[in-house]
Amino acid sequence: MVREAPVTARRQMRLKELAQELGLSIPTVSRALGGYSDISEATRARVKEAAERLGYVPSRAGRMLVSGRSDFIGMLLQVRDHQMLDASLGEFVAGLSEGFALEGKDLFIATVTASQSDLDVLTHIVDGQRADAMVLNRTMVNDERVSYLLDRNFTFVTHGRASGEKRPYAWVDTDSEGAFALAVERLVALGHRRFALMGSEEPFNFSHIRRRAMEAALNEHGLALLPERVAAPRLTAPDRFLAEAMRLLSLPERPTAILCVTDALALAVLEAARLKGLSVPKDLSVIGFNNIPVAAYSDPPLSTFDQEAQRAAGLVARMTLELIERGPAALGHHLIKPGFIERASHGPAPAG
Amino acid sequence: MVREAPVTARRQMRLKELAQELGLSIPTVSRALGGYSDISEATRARVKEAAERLGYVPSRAGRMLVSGRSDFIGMLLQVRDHQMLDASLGEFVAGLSEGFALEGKDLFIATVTASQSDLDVLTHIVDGQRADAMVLNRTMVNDERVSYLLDRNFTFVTHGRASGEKRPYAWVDTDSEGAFALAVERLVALGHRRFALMGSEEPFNFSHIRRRAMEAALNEHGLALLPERVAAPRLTAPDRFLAEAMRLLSLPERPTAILCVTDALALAVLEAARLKGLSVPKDLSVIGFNNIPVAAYSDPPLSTFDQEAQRAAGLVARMTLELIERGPAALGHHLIKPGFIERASHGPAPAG
DNA sequence: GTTAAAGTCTAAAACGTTTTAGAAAAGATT
DNA sequence: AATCTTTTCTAAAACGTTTTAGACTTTAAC
Repeated sequence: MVREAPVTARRQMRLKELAQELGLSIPTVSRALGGYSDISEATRARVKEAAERLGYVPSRAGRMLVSGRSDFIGMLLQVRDHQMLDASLGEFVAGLSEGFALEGKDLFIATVTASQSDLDVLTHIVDGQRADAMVLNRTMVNDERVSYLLDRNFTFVTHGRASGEKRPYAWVDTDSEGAFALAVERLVALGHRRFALMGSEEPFNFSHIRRRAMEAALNEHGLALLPERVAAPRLTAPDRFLAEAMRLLSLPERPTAILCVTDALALAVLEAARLKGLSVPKDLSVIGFNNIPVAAYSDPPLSTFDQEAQRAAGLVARMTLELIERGPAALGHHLIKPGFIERASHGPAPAG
Repeated sequence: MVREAPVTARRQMRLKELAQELGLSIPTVSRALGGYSDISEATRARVKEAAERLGYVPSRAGRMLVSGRSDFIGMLLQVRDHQMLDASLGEFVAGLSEGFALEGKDLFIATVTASQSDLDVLTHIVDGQRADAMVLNRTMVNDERVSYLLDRNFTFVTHGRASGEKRPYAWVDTDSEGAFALAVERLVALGHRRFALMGSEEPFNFSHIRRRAMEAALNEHGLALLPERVAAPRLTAPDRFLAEAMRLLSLPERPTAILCVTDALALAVLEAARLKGLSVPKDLSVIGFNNIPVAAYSDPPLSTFDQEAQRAAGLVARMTLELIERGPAALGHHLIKPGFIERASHGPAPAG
C-alpha cells in the first residue's frame, strides 16, 4: 500500500532547522530576526538572508503561545435580513483592515447569522481567544455588547457612542451635534421656522443623539421640535419610509425644513415631496446624513453630511492598536466633524 | 504609585490549575474533557463539572501548537468598488458559517482592499497560517488563486468551477448547463427560434459556462447563437447594462427570447423592452438567473433560476471539513440543479 | 597587567496543550 | 496462588517560539 502524501507538501521550515543551517543557536536567530541590538549587523544580515532564501516564516502557534496574542482584531458582521455591507461600511472595513495591516494584525470579520445574537458571537470570540480586541459598530444607546466587554475587561473600540454606558471606553464618532447645529443654523438664517425630523428607532445611538442635537439646536433659536413633527420608522423596514415622510408632509402646519438622520430617509422625503406636488427646495428644504453615493444623483441632488468612514476607520484602528499595546492608559475618544455637502435640496424658506 | 491593573481582569484558568484543583494529573483532565474512553465515567463527570464551574476554556495557542491547526477557515471578501455583500453572498456566508460552527471551526472573512489583489491576501493567509483551508467564490476561468493553492498544496473548495484548471480540486457549482438546456427546451417548445444572450465578461467562469451551455442547447435543436446576438457588458459597470440590452433589441432580426446570466442583466432587458415599447412576454421572453429578491417584484415578475446559495454553502462547508479531516482522499464535486422559477417574463413566441 | 565595560552569543525556562508509553491497581482466568 | 486482562491513571515528551539570565570574548581604562 502506497503511503498517503502529506497534506502540506513542503513542510514549513522551523527556527531550529534554520539555526542548525546557520550554525547558530535558536535564540540568536530569533533575536536577529526580531531586530534586537545585541546581535551584530553581520550576523543579522546573514540570518535574514538565509531566512528569506529558505522561506522561513515563524509559527503562528509558537508565537501566540508565548505572546498570548492572536494578532487578530475582531469585528461583527450581521448577515441576517439582507442588510449586508453597504458602501460606507465597506469603506470603514477597508480602512480598518489597512490600519491593522500596518502593524501586522489581521481583521477578523465574524458573521452573525439569523440564529445568533451579536452577544453569542462576541462571547464565542472572547472565550475562544479568537481576537486580541474588538471593533464594534452600529452602537445602541444601551448596548449589551459594550457592557459585556467592559465586564470582561476585554479591549475594544466602538464606532459610534453608546450613550447609555457610564463607564469609560474608547470610541470614535461623528460629531452629529455639531452637524445638526450647523444645519439648523443655516436653515434658520434662510428663514425657516417649522422644522421636522425624519429619525429612526432610538435604540440606534446615532438616531438618539441626532434627535437630541436637533432639539438642542432649535432651542438655541427659541424653536421647538414638536412631537408630531418627528417620524421614526424602523431602519430595517425601508418600505415604511415613504409613508412616514408623507405623514410629515400632510401635517396641518406643514414643515418647511426636514432634517433626516440618514440619506435613505432623506430620499424618501424627496419622493414624498414629489408625490405631494411640492418643489424642493422651493417649498421644502431637505438635509440628509452620511452622503451615500446615490445622494449625488437624486432629484434634486441631496444636501447632506459626509461621515468620512475611511478616516473614522483609521482612527479606530490606531486607537485599538494603542489599547492593545499600552492598555487602558490609552483610552480616548474622537469626534469627527463631518463635512457639510451643500447640494440643491435646501434653500430659503417659502414666503409667508 | 498604584500598580497598573492587568489588561484581562480574571486570568483564564489553565489545565494545570484545574488538575490541581481536582487532585488529578493534567493528562487525565485533558482526556476526560476530550471524551476518551480510558477515563471512568465518574471521573469524567467530576472533571466536567469542575471545568464548567471554574470556567475553564482550553488555550487556543496551546491547542494550535500541538494540533497544527488554527480552526479557522478563510474566505476572501472584496471591499473595493462598492460591490460588497449582496443578498445571495450573504446567504452563502451564513450557510458556510453555520456549517463550520457545527465542527467548532470559525469562518475567517478576510478583506481584499482596493490596494491589494486576491492573491496578495491569499498568500498572507497561507504563509501566516491564518487558516486551515480556504473557500473561494467568484471563480474565474483561469483562476490564479486556484492554481496558487494547488501549487502550495493548500486545502480549499471553490464555489463555482475554474474551467481552465486541469488538475483535480474540490468544487460545488450550479448546474448551469442543465438550467440553460431546460430554458432553451421550454422556449423552443413555445415556438421561439431567434435567441439572444445577455452575458458578461468571460473571465467569470459562470458567464463562460452559461454561454457555452446555451450554444450547446441551441445546437441540439439545430439553432445557433449568432455572435451579434451576444452582449457581454462588464458586471462591474452596471450602467452599461441598459445600452447593451437596447442593442440586442435593435438588431434587424430582433430576438424573441433572451437568456441572461444574471437577474440584474435580465432586469436591464426588461427596462430596455419597456423603452422600446415591447411587451414582455408577448413580444419578448426573458429569463434570468439567481433569483435575486427584487426579481419577484419586477414588471413582469422575472422567470429565473434559483441558485440555492444556502444549500451550496452547506455542501462547501461539509466538503471543506472532510478535506481537512481526511486529506485529498476526500476530493469531490457537486453540481446543484437550480430550480426553475416560472414567473411571468416568458411565454409563447410572437406570431410570424 | 589587572579590572571594567561592552559586545556577542547561548543554555535553560516558559507559554499550555495533546499524545505516547507505561505504571499501578483491580478483577478475571487458569 | 500465580498469571493474564482490563481499567484507570500518570510521567515525560512534543509542538515552536520568545525571554531571562548568564557565559564568553574582545576592547577600553587605569
